[in-house]
Parts: sequence; C-alpha cells; structure tokens
Amino acid sequence: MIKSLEKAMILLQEITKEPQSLRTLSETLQVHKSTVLRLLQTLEEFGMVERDEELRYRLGSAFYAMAYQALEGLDLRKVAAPVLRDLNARTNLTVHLAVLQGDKVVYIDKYEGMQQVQMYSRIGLPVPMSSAGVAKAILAHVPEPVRDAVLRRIEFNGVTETSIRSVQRYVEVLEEVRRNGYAVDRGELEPFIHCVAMPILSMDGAPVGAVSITATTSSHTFEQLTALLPDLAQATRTISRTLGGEA
Amino acid sequence: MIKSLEKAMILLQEITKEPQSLRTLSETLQVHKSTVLRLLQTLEEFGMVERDEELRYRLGSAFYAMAYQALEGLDLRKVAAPVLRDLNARTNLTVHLAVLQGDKVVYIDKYEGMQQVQMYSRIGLPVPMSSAGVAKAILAHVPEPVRDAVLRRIEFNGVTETSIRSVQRYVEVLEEVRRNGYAVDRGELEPFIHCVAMPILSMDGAPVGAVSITATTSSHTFEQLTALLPDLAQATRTISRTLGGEA
DNA sequence: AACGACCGTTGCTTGATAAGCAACACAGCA
DNA sequence: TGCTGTGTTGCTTATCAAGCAACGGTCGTT
Repeated sequence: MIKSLEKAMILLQEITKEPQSLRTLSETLQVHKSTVLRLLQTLEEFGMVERDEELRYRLGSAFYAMAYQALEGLDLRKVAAPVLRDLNARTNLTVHLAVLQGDKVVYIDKYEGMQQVQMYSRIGLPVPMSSAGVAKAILAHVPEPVRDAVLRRIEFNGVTETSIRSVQRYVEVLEEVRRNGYAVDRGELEPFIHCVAMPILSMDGAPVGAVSITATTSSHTFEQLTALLPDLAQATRTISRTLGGEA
Repeated sequence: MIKSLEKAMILLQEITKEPQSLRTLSETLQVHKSTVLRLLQTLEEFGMVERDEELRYRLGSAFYAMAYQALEGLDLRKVAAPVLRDLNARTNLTVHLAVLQGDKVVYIDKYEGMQQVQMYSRIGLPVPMSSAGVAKAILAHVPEPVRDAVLRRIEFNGVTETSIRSVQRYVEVLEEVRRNGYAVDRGELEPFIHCVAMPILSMDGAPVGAVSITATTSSHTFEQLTALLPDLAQATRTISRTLGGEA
C-alpha cells in the first residue's frame, strides 16, 4: 500500500465532509503539518481541492467535474430519471432510487414531494438498513450468502415501536417482501413516516436497485400509500425494460 | 509535489472517463505496470476504484459516495452568494437568482439595489413566467419536452403593451435568447421596470439556474442595462466554474 | 508598541518506501 | 503443445516522503 496515497484519500474524505484548515487536517491524520501541506499542494495543483479566503481547504473544481462526469455516467440513474420524475409528478410524493453498494444500500437519486416535512434522506449516504423499504426490496432478491453477509452487519436497535428487532424477524419480513413483490417501512425509523418500495430487477432476477414512495402518516394513510403500488410497479418495470431487464 | 499522488490523480481522471485495464493505464501514465498496480490496489482498498469481471478498473462506491456528498453539499445559493453580492455592489441594482422547480421558476436569492422603488419579487415565490427574464433564460436551455410542458401552463394575458401575447411568440423569443445568450424583460410585467438575465449552465449545458439584473426605466435606459451584460456574463461563468460546469 | 501564541510555509536531512526488474501464474489462441 | 500477453509478487535500491527546525505573518493581549 502506498502510504502517501492513503493519507491523501483520507484528506479528500475529510474535506468532502466540510472545509477544514491545515491544522485540523494535521490533527485528524496525526501526521506533521508540513506533510499534510505537501499532500494538499499536490491535490490543489490538480484542482481536487482549493483554499477559501479563510485558508480552509475545500473541494476544488476538478473534483466536482469528476463527480459530475461520474454521476452522469451512471446508467441506472440516467435511465430512471424521467420515469421517477413522472412518478413524483403523478403522486406528489417523495420518490427515492437506491442501489446496493457492498454491504450497504445507498440512495442515488431523489425527487422531493410537495410536503411540508422534508425527508432526511441524503443522496450518497447509506440508508438505515434495518428499516428502509428500499433496503428490504433489494435484500429480498439477492442470493442468500450476500443477504446473510449484509444481515450480519445490521444492528436491530428498535428505534420505534414498529421497528424490527431481530435478524430472524427481518428474514421473515424479506420472505414476505419476496412473495408480495414490494416492501414497506411502517414508521420503523420515524413514527410519522412510511413508505412502499419495489426492486428494479435485471433479466436474471438480480436487483439492480429499488424505488420507493415516501409519505407522512398525516398526508397519506397506509391504504392510500399501497394504492400507489400499481404506479410504482409500472415505474420499476419501465426502468427494467429500458435497462434490458425483465421481459 | 508528491509523485505517487500525482500519478494516482491521473489514474482517477482516466478511470472516470471510462473503465480501463491495467495495461492501458500503464501506457497512459508511462510507468511500470507494477507501479500502476500498487497505486490501484491502494485506491481499491479505499473503495475509490473497483475491478469489473473483465479486470477493468472503474470508479468504486467510495468515490460515488464522496461525489454524491460533495454535490449535495453544494448549495447553488451558497456558491452564488459572494458572486451576486459583488455584482449587486458593483451595479447598485437589484440582482436575482432563480431556479426551475417543476413547472415554475422560483427566486431563491435576491440582493436589493439602491433604488427608491422596491422590487416586488419575493424569494420562494414563482416568477411571472410569461415575462420574467430568469424564466426565459432557463427555458431557452431546457429540453423541448420540458419547455413545452411548462409553456402549456403559461397564460399570456398581455399585462402591458410590451407583454408577449402567444406561445408561438414566446418560443421565438426563447430562440433569440438562446442565440444571444441573454434574456430581457422590457416592461412586460410593470411598464417602468426592465431587466436582463443569463442562465447558469452545467457542464452538459443544462440550466441549473439564472441570474438577473433589474432596474427602473427612469434610473437606467435599456442601453445602460445591456451595458452590464459583460458583468452578468462573468458572474454566471464564475458560478458555473465553481459548480464544476463549463470549461 | 511590544510580546506571545498560533498557523502556514520552506529548506534540509534521512529513513522509509515507491518504483522497477525479473520471474511467475494464468488465460487465450494458433 | 507452445507462444503471447496480462496481471501479480518478491526483492533491491535509488528516490523521495516525512518530519524537524526555523521562519514569516496574523491576531489577540497587555
């Protein structure tokens, strides 16, 4: 492993969180400030970072350009965008797109609904695995060894009254999801938020992602939410077909 | 400069363009394949890259997570604020920032000019689509289906003598805007107020927002207003670059 | 005004390591 | 079966990354 590159990657991750000074970065990495300065100077030369007026380092235009280019190149997100925008317009609810990345499910796109309560979900960050509908929709369709590896890392803390409290119960829920073709989150993370989710399946049945519709319990009853399942199913099928997925 | 970090940055830039093999990367960098392999192994350990089934290197989940986080943290308003404050200070005129939200264009920031007449515009409220410069600046650059969907909802009531009175005329105006690179409102909502506006374009040419400069006809002639176009162009370009947009 | 603390920066030294070489394993092809 | 090309690893060593000391600048305090 190349040590200076390791340090530089940590620097980039820290700076992505928030702009920081040389001193704080030196403390975080536990290396000499002149070492950090040299690393930052090289990153700055490439435009990956830049300094603001307060001498704090933040991400630079070359990083943003790479980020844009990378995200624009994502097939699923690009293909799904018009479908999800339409679903959002027709339901006036928040729509999420998520994918499995390693042992986490991560939101990769989001269309806000016309609701006063703003959803906490952040694109790029992992979803709460024990409760999120998109996580269940995906895990219900992955091979058991993959599922079990992921389940080993989930902590069932019982955040709300409806939260799943054990791996065994979670597996039972996944079997229901597989049978029903959709997953739900009935106030398992926030008691006043619920959602329905469905997987996007490839030709061989592998889940390449999942889509969810989220609402507050005050704006929609659970029955009203599940009444949107045909729209959701149509959306995920359209995306699958466009990707060359299910027949 | 730290040489291994320089090489790693070039690797990331190459891999962002398209997934590539060890051999092609080694040729591009003109360094030994074992050197490239060590660099890639370190990047892989951080999740910045990963290998596909054909042993080509492509961007990994950690890179995407950083990319999402970076782009989500970018608030157009935040990025634009110092630029627009400066534009306002230099012109002493009212400066607006607006974005397309669904089928409306909405002001998201505003810097008041030194004029006795206070502009009616309110942050968060939709702009008058048939006349506002920022609306034309944005609609001139969106895909035609999106433009047409928005145009379907605009009512051309002919508020003043200079108001646009038909969809057909509006489309002709948008074509002019696209050609000229800027839009105008020549007293189309209030006979004594006019403005110039320009879009803020992303790397792929999509309008992420627009900026306008507004004045009363008594304080500035139209020629004096259009004389500010270079300042406005510089402001929108600066914002675009900061967002990682145009070259 | 002077002083001290702190941050950022640079020249220099040196021990650590990045870089490349040779050899190997493996896959694909003739 | 043999050859070619790609990816990989152990080893050596020349290069350089890392840290130290000292400096300059800024800010706050007295």
